[in-house]
Amino acid sequence: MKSVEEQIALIERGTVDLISREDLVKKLTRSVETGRPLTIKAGFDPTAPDLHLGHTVLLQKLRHFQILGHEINFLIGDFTGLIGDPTGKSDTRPPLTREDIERNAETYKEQVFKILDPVKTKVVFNSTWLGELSSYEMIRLASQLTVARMLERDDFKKRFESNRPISIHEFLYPLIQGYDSVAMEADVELGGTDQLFNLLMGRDLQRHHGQEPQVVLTMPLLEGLDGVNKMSKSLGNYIGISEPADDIFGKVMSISDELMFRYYELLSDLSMEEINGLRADMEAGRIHPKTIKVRLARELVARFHGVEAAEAAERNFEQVFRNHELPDEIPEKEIAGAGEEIWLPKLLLEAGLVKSTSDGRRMIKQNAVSVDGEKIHDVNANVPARGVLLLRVGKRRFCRVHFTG
RNA sequence: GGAGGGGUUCCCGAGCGGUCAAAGGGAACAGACUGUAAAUCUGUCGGCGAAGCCUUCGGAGGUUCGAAUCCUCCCCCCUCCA
Repeated sequence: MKSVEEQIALIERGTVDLISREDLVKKLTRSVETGRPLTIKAGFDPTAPDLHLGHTVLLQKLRHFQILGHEINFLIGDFTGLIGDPTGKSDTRPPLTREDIERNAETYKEQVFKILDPVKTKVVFNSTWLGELSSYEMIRLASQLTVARMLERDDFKKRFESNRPISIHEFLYPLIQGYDSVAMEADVELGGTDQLFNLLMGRDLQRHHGQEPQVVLTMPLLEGLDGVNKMSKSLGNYIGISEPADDIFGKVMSISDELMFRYYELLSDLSMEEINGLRADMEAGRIHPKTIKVRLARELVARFHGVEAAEAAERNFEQVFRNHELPDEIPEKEIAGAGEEIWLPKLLLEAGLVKSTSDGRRMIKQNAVSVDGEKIHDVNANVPARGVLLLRVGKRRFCRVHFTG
């Protein structure tokens, strides 16, 4: 087991809040002395089965704890999912059905184990203990906190002040999340910065129950591809971990140089020393930024699709974008009705490269279309409808059409 | 329950009888420049084999030579009062 100092260094990497460092030192010291790993808790609402890199920031931190030999408890909030977490939502979120939750939980696990070691990860469901809580115990639990304390939370306060509804059950959410920590006897709980309030609740309740309060650790919300907004599905600036290898590679390559180091810090398995080394080399002109970005893209693709896929994606990328060559794999399309000639915009439409003939005309006007490697500039162009044609629109849309019949 | 303000093309948002396929911004796409960087610049951004035609401005009717714009009914959002 590593020394306390070494462990702290890895744990602190990329974090926003660490409450408190002293508590963590105390717990780690004891752990090193007794050889007993810490119980690490991270809770997930089973609402978002499609994970993107933003979600993996937290998973990456869990992985750090795993590497250090601590016990990861991946808590699936099947019970709390029935309530609906109001965090970050201006309106009350509709509760999920039991079936939704079970299906989502399964999808969650599949994706999460691309990062975490399944053997060393304990998956727990909070319905295990919450389902058995009597209403008497529930109310007693609720007596340990005040409304004023609840209203400290920003989104509650805002809604209260603007006279928007807050259901009573929403107050129970942080309470229940805190109780999870009691039930699990968590030493450390991780969450996004938006979870800070709920995480601190765990400390309060643990004290009430005579336990040593958990260390609270929050991770930042990862910036999306635009480098400005949080990565989120609704903004469309995300990299989904289930996306094809080529797409992940391409998207990583499209981020700015500055953002690239942010991604390194929060997502890469490289140590901070290595990352800072790369940055220094780049600033001194010893290494090209692109090389560093390719390294990152390769690492991330390999994580979700394996090393081979990563190499293939890199090859593809270099071919298409640097050398302006064709990718290894080009979608094929059979088009019935071979004849004399076919109007190019129509052909592009049938090949699925444009969304209408108008769109096709536009692309031609913008010098984006080539047939068998030759640029076409005339929107009225006809091409022979025989044999095989290689169509290209823009830099990245390809199709090889075969005429049949 | 009472009073008022809205719903416009992917999003935000102007337009309030013809000059409107509808300003402006964002996103997106293409081109230039590149490292597919980012940034920047330029252009495109409903459909149709097209200098013309067709379908759009919450829904359904109506007024008018002509409606996103005016009227009627309906649906949905929001604000204030109770």
